[in-house]
Amino acid sequence: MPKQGLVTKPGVRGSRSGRPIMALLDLLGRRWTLRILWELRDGALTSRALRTACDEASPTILQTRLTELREAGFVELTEDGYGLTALGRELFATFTPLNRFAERWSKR
Amino acid sequence: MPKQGLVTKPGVRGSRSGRPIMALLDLLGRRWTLRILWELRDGALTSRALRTACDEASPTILQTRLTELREAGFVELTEDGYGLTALGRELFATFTPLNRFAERWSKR
DNA sequence: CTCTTTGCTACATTTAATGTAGCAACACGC
DNA sequence: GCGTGTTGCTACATTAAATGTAGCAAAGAG
Repeated sequence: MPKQGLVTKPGVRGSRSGRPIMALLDLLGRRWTLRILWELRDGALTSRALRTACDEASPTILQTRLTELREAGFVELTEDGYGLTALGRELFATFTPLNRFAERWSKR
Repeated sequence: MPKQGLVTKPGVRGSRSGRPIMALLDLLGRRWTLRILWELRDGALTSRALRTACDEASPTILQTRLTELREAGFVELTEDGYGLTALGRELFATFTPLNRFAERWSKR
């Protein structure tokens, strides 16, 4: 039984109230999703290179997340490997300040 | 066996390379974490109210996440219920643009 | 044809989340 | 005092997700 809202897009659980932020938070809140977007920030990576960057995460889950991110339009598979789309880079830019915040947070 | 890095703070898996962003992404990447921060944006909620806001997520996992967020210093329990700390509001502010992005994303 | 790398999948094991129930502590009236 | 309700939180069995290891088919290089 699906929780966390009803299905609004293929593979993306979203809010019943039509709040896209819920669908986005759900997608980003899945394990490795944020990390993948983060690791692709400087350019495309092959699936193997991405796996190495993600601390040897299991290929099963990476493949699952990559498929979700591709369906969401954030990631695409090019001849250089997996890379962020224009939309994906836009998304990444919205939480770029997170890096600076993390530095300050770690010093608390 | 813990993956996704070594333990740097209690309950927060982080990067071995001392990159706090990894610890933060790991924490934020756990189910319901982003959602909880989002639901607390307008003020404190009691545990029950938060549960309702989070679409009746199980109290077990909410409690787990709240404990993690409290240890991380983002959430505190006041007499009004659970609320964001100053640090938590700061964190929230860093991904506020996400809301506008989500709106545009849903119209793609 | 061999060797390597790519994207991707199978599958058994382990871990995390869910759903339901309920407890102890505290406040309200009465 | 006694009930009634709410709060924060926990137990525990069931279900879903992630992990770890292995390996396949396709494409390219030599």
